[in-house]
Order: sequence, then C-alpha cells, then structure tokens
Amino acid sequence: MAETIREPKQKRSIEKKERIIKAGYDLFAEKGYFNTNTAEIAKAAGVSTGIVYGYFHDKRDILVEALDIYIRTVFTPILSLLDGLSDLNFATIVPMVIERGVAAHRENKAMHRTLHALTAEDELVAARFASLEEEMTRSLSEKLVSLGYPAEKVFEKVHTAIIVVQSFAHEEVYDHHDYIHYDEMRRIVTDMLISIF
Amino acid sequence: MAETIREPKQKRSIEKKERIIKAGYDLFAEKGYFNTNTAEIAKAAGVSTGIVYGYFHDKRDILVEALDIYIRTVFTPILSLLDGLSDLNFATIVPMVIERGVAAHRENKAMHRTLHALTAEDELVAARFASLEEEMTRSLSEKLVSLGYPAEKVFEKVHTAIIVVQSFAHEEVYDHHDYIHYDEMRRIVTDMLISIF
Amino acid sequence: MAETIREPKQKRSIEKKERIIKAGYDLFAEKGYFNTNTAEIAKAAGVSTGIVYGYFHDKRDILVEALDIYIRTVFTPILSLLDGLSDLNFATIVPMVIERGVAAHRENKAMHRTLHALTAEDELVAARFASLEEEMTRSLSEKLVSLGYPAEKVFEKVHTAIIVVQSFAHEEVYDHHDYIHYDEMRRIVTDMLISIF
Amino acid sequence: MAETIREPKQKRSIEKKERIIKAGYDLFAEKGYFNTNTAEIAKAAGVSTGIVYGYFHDKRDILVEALDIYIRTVFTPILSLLDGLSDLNFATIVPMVIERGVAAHRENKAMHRTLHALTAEDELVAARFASLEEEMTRSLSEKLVSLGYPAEKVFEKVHTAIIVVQSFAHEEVYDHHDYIHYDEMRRIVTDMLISIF
DNA sequence: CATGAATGAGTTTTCATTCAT
DNA sequence: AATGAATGAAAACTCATTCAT
Repeated sequence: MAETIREPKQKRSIEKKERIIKAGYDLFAEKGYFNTNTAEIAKAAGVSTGIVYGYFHDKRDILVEALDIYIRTVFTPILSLLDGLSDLNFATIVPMVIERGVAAHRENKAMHRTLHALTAEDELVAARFASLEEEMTRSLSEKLVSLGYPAEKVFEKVHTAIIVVQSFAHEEVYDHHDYIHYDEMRRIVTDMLISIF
Repeated sequence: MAETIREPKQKRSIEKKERIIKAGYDLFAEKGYFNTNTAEIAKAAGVSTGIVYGYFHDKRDILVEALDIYIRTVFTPILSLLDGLSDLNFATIVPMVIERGVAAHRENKAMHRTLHALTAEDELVAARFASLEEEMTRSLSEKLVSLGYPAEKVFEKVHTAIIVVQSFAHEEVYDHHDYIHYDEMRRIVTDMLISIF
Repeated sequence: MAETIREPKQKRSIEKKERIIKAGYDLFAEKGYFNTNTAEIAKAAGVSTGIVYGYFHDKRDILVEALDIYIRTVFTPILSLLDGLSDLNFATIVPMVIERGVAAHRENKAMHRTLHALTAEDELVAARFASLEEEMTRSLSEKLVSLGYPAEKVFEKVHTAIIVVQSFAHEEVYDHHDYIHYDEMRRIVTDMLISIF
Repeated sequence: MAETIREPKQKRSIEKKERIIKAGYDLFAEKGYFNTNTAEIAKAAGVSTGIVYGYFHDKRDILVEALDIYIRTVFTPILSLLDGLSDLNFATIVPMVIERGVAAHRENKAMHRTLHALTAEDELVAARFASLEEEMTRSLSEKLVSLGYPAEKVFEKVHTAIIVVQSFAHEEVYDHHDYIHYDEMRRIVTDMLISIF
C-alpha cells in the first residue's frame, strides 16, 4: 500500500517526474500551496492525475521535492562564492554575499515566500528549512576557519550574517517600501556585517 | 443586497465578536489557518456557526481582525519603550529593544508564525504586515529625530534595526539551533546594531 | 475532528437520519455495498452528500446502523413467537419458527445477502452477526429452560436449530433449485429439528 | 474487434495463468475481493499488470477461475468419499461426511468466506455456487440410489444434509462461539442427519 | 508475448457559507 | 440576533484497464 511509489529509472520517467515537480514548484510559487490542487499540477505537467500518485505519495510530497530543488538552487551559488577565495577581505566578501543572497531571492521570489509560509503549517518543511540554515552555517564557518579566521564564536557570527542577509534580501525583493532608499539601506547592512568580522 | 455585516453596538454583541476573534486567534496560532475550520472557531467561541457570518464577511475576515490584535500587541510595547527616554544612549536602548522584541515574539509565538505564513497566500495580510513595519519605522524615526538624532538616513537605519531585531527574535524563539550559543549571538547582534547609530 | 457526529434530537433530524439509513439499507440491498456510493445514498434519501457525514462517520457507519435495523427486524418476531407459549410442544413450535425464519428472510431478502456478504470484508459486521446469533441462542435457550426444558446441552441444541433454520430459509428464499420440492424439504427439516428436542 | 483472451497452449503460459489464479485466490482469500487490486495480484504472481489482461477479461474473471478451483477442491474429496462404499450404513457415513466437510472448510477457510460473500454482489458467482450445490446433490443422490437407497425424496434429503453440513462446518470453522461445546453440537448434528435417512 | 507507465473516471470526504426556524 | 442543520462544490486519492515500447 505505502510502497507503491515508483523510483523512475528510465529517462522518460525521470523527465516526467521532474516535469511534475517543476509544475508543482511553479504553481505553488504562483498561487500558494493551499490554493493549488493536484489536478492542476498534473495538467500543467501534461500528465494524468493518477500518475502523480505513481511518483509521489501525496501532494505534500511534491512540495518536499520542490523544496529540495529550491534549497540546492539557493545554497550552492552562495557556497561556491567562497570557493575562489584565498584571503579574507570582508570588505569585498560581504557585498558579494549580499548581492548573491538578493539575487537568489529575486530568482526564486515566489517560491521562497510559499515555502517559508509552509513552515507554519508543516513540521517537515520547517525541519528542512532549519537544516538548510544549519548546513549553510556549518559550511561557511568551516570555510572561514580553513582560511585562517579565528574559530571563536564563528558559528554565531556566520549565523547572524546569514539571517541578516536573508532578511535584507527578503525586504528588498518583497516588501519594498517607498520610504526606504534601498541603496542606502544596503550600505548600512554591509557596514554592519563587516563590523561583525 | 446590502452588506449585512453588523457593527455591533451593544456590549453583549461586542463581547461576542471579540470572543470569536480570540478563538480564531488561538486556533489559527495553534493549528494554522488552513487547518482550522469555522465550526471549530464558533464552538471555541461558544457561539453558533451561523452567527460568525453575522460579524465577519468570511473566514479570512476573522484572520484580518486577529492580525490587528497581533499588531497592537507587538507594536505598542516597543513604541512605549522609547516614550520614557530623554537622551539617546544606544548602548542602553538597543538591548532593551532587542529584549522587548524577543519577548513579543515569545508571547505571540505561534501566531506570528501563522500570520507570517499567510503573507504568501493572502495579499491583504501581506499588505497589513508591510504597513505595520512602515508605521513602526516612521514612529520610531520621528521619536529619534525629536530627541536630536540626525535625520539623514534615519528611516533606513531604523528599518534595518527593525528587521534585524525581528529576525533575531524569530531565530531565538523558533529555530533555536543546538550549535548556536544564543547569549553570544545576542551580544553580536547588539554590538552590530549599536554600530549603525 | 472525530466527534463531529450529530446525535439528532429534533424530530426532523431524526427522520432525516432514518431516511439516510433507509436509503442505505435499500441501496445496499439492491446493488451491494461496494456498488453503492454515498452520493447515491444521499440522493435517494433526498439530502445533500455533506449532511450524510453529519450523521455518520463514513459509509460503513451507515451499513452498521442498517445492520442493527436488520437484526431487530429479524430477531424480534422470532423471539416474540415464544412469548405466548406456556407448554413445550415442539411439533407445533418448530414449524412456526421455520415459518417465521423463512418469512424474515423473504422480507429482507436482499439485505440479508448483502450483510452476510460483508462478513467477509469487514470484521465489525462479522462481529455483530456473531453476537446476533449469540443473543438469539441465549434468549431462546433461557425461554425454553424457563418453560421446563432440561438445561443440559440446550445451547447446542438451540444453536443447531438456529443455523438449520437460517440455512433452510436462505435456501428457500435465494437458491431455489428446480430439482428440489421445497414442501418436501421443509417437512424433512421440520422432522429433523423435532428429533433434536 | 475479436476477443483477445488467449487460451494458452504452451506450458510456460499455462503456468503463468495458473500463477495468476493462485495469486488471486490467495489474495482474495486474505483480504477480500474488493480490497485486492490487480497490480497486487500481478506482483504476487510475478508477472506484469498488463499481461493479466492477456489471460483474463477482467478482474472478476480471475475470481471466477479461482472459484472453479475452490469448487474442485471442496467437491472432489466429498464425492470420492462415497466411492469406496458398498453398503449404506449411515451411522458410519454421516460422521465421515461431516468430518470431510469441516476439513474442506478449514482448508479453504478464508476463500469460502470471500466467495460466499461475492454471491451478493455478483450474479455469476451466485450461479456457480448454486450449480455446485446442484451437482453435489445430484451426484450424491445417484450414488445413494445406485447403492439401493429408495429414490423417493432423495434429492430433498441429500440437499438438506448438504446445507446442514455446510452450516455446521462454517459454524465450527469461523464463528466458534464460546458458549457452545462443539463436540456436543457435532453429536447433535450427526444424530439429526442420521434421523433423516 | 510481455512490460509497467499512463490514463481518467469515480469515490470518499471536508468545509465555507447559507437559510429555515 | 441566534441557531445549527443543510448545502454542494471541490479536493485528495484509487484502481481497473489500456497502450506504447
């Protein structure tokens, strides 16, 4: 009963599964998770409703796989940003990271919002989000330490930086208030973060 | 076909309406908006399902009113924090504000999460959240300026401070990662914010 | 969640609940349990699909209530048959009981079949059927003993009689084979049962 | 549009068809007809879902073939029981037949239940069951008459015996009530049947 | 012959909203 | 104003059967 999920091996099937995830991703992003139904996803993916349940346990399962894609999309470029570095000039690094963070938000605008939202209604999504943050914090911290940065309080510093970048990116991408000059704000945030390190 | 939402004048009615909002607030906070149905709200409020629609247009309307309560609950104490001040010693102010922000989060823990989540599925909620931030930024900025703080970039500074405090409070209240020492992190955030002003 | 079942107090509601059970009863009897869906039941009862779930947990719940009706219908007349007796003349009693048993079968023909069938797919139904038999055996046995019949092996005798009557009734009502003269067969069964007592 | 059901001639195919019937038999017996799906049957038989429709018209067709197996299984040993007889000593025959009937029930316990159940939802199954009984009655009657038993009412007597044995076997195998001593009951049934002949 | 992915109609169930009382 | 029974559209999910490979 429970194990009727197909792990597609053939190329055509893999493509189909990915089409479903993509359709789910787009629809969830556009209309929100609760405003999207499986029939729509199937239709958007160009498959029947039935086969959706051949690849996924249920609707939430699609979301979870979409979440993984999202995480990879957002996480990887930020990490790879530090790969090329040999010394630690935060006056250069911080603006780059902020830029990348904002870009990631912008590129996945709607999905970020939806996924973030689900955090309140779904434990599993919340857990994955938390572990994404953890992984980012750990990876970045290790990178810094390997480049000679003192290990003391490095987790706390990096974690603070991450939530600040996220907040700012979220702010700039979604909440865009008229009374704020975002260039100025970005400069303030940048200086603030440099002051940590 | 006139809109038939009552603006209850009598005390008994006002109480009843408030009981419904309170019940909605608690239930939404506990189980999320989509996992709560109107019958439950009515029952928890001790009224009939039908009369809910005498006081509210629809289910979302209850949410919106609950949102207002939330906003008042969170907003007022932070603003009043600055009321007693006569000079601007940020080394004192910043920790107080952070403390207040975390407390507000803690006291309204679940509701914050739910409301924040709805931001992605509901335009109106998103708009109210945005205007809450705007109002806070404006009020606080004016307060600072009236106390002699230079007006230049004050909106941006205050706004940055607000989102940072929010992020940190959210972090400390919900996401509580094992690998983070929150005392240290709070100190880092405090210093960081002081550095802005 | 689980306790949203209405226990209707008002006459109109009780009637409605009974209409649903009756509709279920008839439809299950006519087309079988698995070939009947809730929408049909609702339609036949002249109610909406939704309200069915106001009165019953699920489709099977309707069946269970129908089963209770069936049991009462079949059981009561047979028991009351013995009520008027003051002495034990089995040459009179046995034909009467057979007659009543066949009549009960005939009157509830299709439902008996369906209910009996469900025994194989549903534990609860099987259990209720078993306890019906138990109750019948006990009641009849007590009755006989109170009228002076020796208590020794009375359960076994009565139980045997019950299953024989049931089998014969089932046979006569449903399976009606051409090569059998049912008058003769009934006489054989009658004599056979008299021989027990 | 010719009917495309294969009548498998090759040994491998015949085996495959029989594996499907066997799988169906076991699964239907275990979980009931409606709670078993064709994919499960195919999997249990070690074949693809598609090929099932190469050997059977539809799901019910599998059931029908399983029914035939069941009938042979139950029918043959009882008939052969009488093969060795040369005289008619019912005091010996009746207990043997009862014993065989109970054994057949016990060995095909679950399937009997399922098949019997289907009687209510499926005409064809009902018809086959009826003709099984007819065949048994006729064969046994002929046997008896050929051994010198008077032909008068022999069908009715034999048929009565058959349904009684069936009922008792069903009772002993499935319904096993605590308040019944089955040894005693079997003795009662035995005596009762001997009294017929 | 064989595979197993794909179909899509059909089923159960929920729930925001309405309405007779 | 108030009740709570009633509505019915909509949603998630299943599965017998077909079909491209």
